[in-house]
Amino acid sequence: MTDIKTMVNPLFLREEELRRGIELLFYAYRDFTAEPDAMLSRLGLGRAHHRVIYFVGRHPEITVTELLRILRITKQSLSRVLGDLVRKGYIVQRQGTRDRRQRLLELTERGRELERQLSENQRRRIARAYREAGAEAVEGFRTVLLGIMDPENRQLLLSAPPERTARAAR
Amino acid sequence: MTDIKTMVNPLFLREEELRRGIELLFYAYRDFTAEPDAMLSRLGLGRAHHRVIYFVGRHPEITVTELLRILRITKQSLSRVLGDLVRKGYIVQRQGTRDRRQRLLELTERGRELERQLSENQRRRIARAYREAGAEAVEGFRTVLLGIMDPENRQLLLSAPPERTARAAR
DNA sequence: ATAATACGTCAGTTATGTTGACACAGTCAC
DNA sequence: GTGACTGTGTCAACATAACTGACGTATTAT
Repeated sequence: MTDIKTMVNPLFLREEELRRGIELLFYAYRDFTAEPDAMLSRLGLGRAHHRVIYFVGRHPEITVTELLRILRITKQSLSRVLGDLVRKGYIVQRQGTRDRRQRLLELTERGRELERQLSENQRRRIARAYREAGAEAVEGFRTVLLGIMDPENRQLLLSAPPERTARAAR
Repeated sequence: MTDIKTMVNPLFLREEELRRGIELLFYAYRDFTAEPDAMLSRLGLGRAHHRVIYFVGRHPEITVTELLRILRITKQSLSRVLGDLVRKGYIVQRQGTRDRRQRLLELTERGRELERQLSENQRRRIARAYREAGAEAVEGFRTVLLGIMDPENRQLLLSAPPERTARAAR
């Protein structure tokens, strides 16, 4: 019988490697969201508001349905958060012209300013990480994260320019 | 005056690049947690339970304080979740020998089985992404995620073997 | 002996999500 | 044009996972 202690076990190494990946994602995400969360709570807002502000800023004229598809929450959940943001003057809605049932969402100047402040820390983090890691590592980072996503969502991020991305999801 | 339309703006490209990073993290995390969440809800558990099960499995004999430091939640929040898991027989606590105030946490056989099931999908995702991306990309992925984390948390993941990691955090 | 730590618990609150039901306006297919 | 479907909003009730603040007990450290 082989001595189990001295045996190199590729399955174990593989498992350890995958677990490190799981943890890395957890810790990075935890630290990535901590600062914006703290800023938001001072304004009486939460992470959910940040997500809406972010994606409306990213996809101007996005519709409610498109936003729901990105966030993967119910319209009732979105409604509360979106209502807060409209009431506080961060977002405006106007009727769609192509389809008048749609409400096209856009940041106000005030909304853009908040978005800038909230994402600044996150952009700084990523910028620092990219700079320290180098271009090749950045490419690997992107490739692996895309690989972790559901396959059907990948194209949207790869090809389409950001303003059209959400729309193309239909 | 320079024609703004034909000018290549490195600041804009940089911003676009960073935003892609932010989104990639959001989408990957969203898809990464979706399946375990669905499994958990069938058992009357939530993502918070998964995190506890995961880290207790990862760091056997972890103490409550150490777990709190990883999760970054209050002990009152942890208490409810941990209580559920103990009551349902997924986790056992015993008194520490070195310090009898401590409660050392460990998965039961049942807990290990649940952990395995929950993380299976996540490990498969990461394994697939790693395989498709290649070793170099994996290295880049890890480097960038470490760079995104708060600097003071990096060592813990780099050097220490997993069972000691949490303990060393003190 | 006193202070600090590890853990637990009670009570109340907030943020963010869920289901289900219903309404209305506008678009599409026939 | 009528009927079906779609986009949006809203009401109500509920679940989960976090929070703050206060207090208690056992144990360890100074």
